[in-house]
Amino acid sequence: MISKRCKYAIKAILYIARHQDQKRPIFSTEIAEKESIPKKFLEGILRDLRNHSILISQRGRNGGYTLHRPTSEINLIEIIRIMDGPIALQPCVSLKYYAPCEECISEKDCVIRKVFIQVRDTTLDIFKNATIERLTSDYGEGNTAE
Amino acid sequence: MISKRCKYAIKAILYIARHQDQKRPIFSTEIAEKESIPKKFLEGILRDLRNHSILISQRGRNGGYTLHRPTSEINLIEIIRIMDGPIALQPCVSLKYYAPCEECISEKDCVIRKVFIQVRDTTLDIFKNATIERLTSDYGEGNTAE
DNA sequence: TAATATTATATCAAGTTAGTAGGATTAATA
DNA sequence: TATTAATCCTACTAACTTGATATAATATTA
Ligand code: FES
Ligand code: FES
Repeated sequence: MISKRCKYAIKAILYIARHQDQKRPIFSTEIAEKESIPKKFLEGILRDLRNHSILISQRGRNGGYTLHRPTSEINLIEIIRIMDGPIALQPCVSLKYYAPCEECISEKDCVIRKVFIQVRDTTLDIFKNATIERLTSDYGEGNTAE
Repeated sequence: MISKRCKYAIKAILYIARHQDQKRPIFSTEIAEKESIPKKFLEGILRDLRNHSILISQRGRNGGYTLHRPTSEINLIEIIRIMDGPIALQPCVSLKYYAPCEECISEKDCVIRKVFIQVRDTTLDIFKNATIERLTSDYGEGNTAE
């Protein structure tokens, strides 16, 4: 399961993306209220996203948050990895957080590893295409034809 | 990530499957030693699998565990669901453990839900084909052609 | 300089995970 | 029938994770 922290992050980024045309930073207070996210909890999340170059923060009076990159260059893979860590279901098949499986003797002979590699690849493929741009464009609504 | 409990379950079932030709129940002690699983911890897992009709247990002196069904009728979906619960990454897209998303107002208008449905479907498809029969048959080794 | 925003650190309750302990129950066999 | 050897059951624990809250410091600007 995706954590609430991660889901809040996605919703916050989507909110900022939808309101970035206003050419001003968005307050954490505004996001917290509109998206029903506990304010202090959200602040930590936004700081984390800034530390990973997803957001830019502006301190002081008229401060707030803006996107660090175009919406087409932020996807769900990156957000999930920042907030929840590995997407893979086994340590040994994680690309960004690899660790050997303690319970398995040999990766080469492991019969279940192949299955988890398949799951990882299809999952990453879907999340890679899920950019903030596509998520906000309503493009996915129904099929293209008909 | 898949829990250790779940991984132990998979390994235990695979072990029983590989040794079931001996026409005798397999002891938990044997599985624990050969697969390096803490014995008492394993006992709880095996009991759980029995309660969910994956294994049959025989009590008393020459007791032990056997598979409740042919290996072709046990797949990773079922095992993971028993041990770890939902496979889906959001409550609202889980088939067996559905719950509404607290953070989302409307499932219909939720832009990220569609993505998680895709992930769920491809993941379930892969795990459904990962039966104990196929995992033990070395069939997945390399490609069929070439 | 006052107001308002982010930043930072510490803390906390509840839940989950991975295991351990100790014994009760059941069944074969000597 | 007593012993042995297996599963079964309940309770407990330490460490970690999750979802938050509290308090105060720092930066910007009107
Ligand atoms: S080596 Fe990672 S699942 Fe076996
Ligand atoms: S309704 Fe479940 S992800 Fe939005």
